[in-house]
Amino acid sequence: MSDDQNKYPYQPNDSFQDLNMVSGFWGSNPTGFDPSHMSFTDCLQETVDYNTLSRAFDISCLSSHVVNDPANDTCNSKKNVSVGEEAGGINENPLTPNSAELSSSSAVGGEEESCKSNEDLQKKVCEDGDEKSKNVNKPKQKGEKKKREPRFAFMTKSDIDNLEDGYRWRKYGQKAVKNSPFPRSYYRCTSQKCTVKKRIERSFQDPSVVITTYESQHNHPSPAMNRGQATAMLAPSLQPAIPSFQQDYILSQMLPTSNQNHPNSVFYNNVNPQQRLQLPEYNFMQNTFPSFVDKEET
DNA sequence: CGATTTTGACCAGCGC
DNA sequence: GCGCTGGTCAAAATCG
Repeated sequence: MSDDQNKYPYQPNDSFQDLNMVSGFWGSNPTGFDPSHMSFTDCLQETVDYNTLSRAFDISCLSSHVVNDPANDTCNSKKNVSVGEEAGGINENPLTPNSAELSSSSAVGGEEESCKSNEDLQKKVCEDGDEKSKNVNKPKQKGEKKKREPRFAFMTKSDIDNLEDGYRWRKYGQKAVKNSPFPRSYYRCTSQKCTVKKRIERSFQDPSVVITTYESQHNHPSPAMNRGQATAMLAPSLQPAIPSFQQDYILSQMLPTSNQNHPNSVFYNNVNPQQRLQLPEYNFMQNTFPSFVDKEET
């Protein structure tokens, strides 16, 4: 990899020609999928594979299990790297259950970035007083590197930068990106105590492609109840755990294919039929994607 | 008038 | 140490 490639993951040589949807991990994952050495086309083929996709959305954690995240230990020694380098593998277990416990630990890791010292903390009126006051009680050890929450990134062909995903976001920053004429926007979930962030940028190589990166997981239901109702009606326990764009995937199986007006239809309608066939069918009765669960249990 | 966006400043991490 | 870059803060502006 060249130096530029290390600094910026999306290179002119990467093929977007056939790209309709790409999803993938920044960081290693249990499936062994590692996009760091792959072209985007390869990523597409790999990530549309359902087992990877389902892990990305934490399908296996739809139950309310509370699991301590072993990555909290392994992550402390990780190198703080750019997105492209992260793909080489940092989190041993980047996808953890959606739970209050996770949320709490997430806040410690995520908010360290904004509360850089005790002095700052005393000066600053933090938005999430409860979460950040915890940081005061748990000052960062000397030499301790800040953790980075598990991330999930995907690309979508869309004219709209900020794709509707059912959650409410507040923009808190925008930065010019090296090697790209398009700025990167930073958003934070507006829900109190929710530490989820997302970044949105356009590919400089193909301006029609929007790159969205989610960090951490929501600890609350999507406020878009009108769109979540169909899912909640059939599988209430899914509501808090599944990103609404995945709900949209579920919804896409319920809705007639002729329904082109669904806000996030771009995610699915832009996937070519062959790739779409690789997507699994959701088992509403069991709240699971059977192929994934079966593979896990065997 | 509260919520949200804009935008320049600031800071941490990293490479040289 | 210095410069570069990504990420965040926070005051001001704008929106509904």
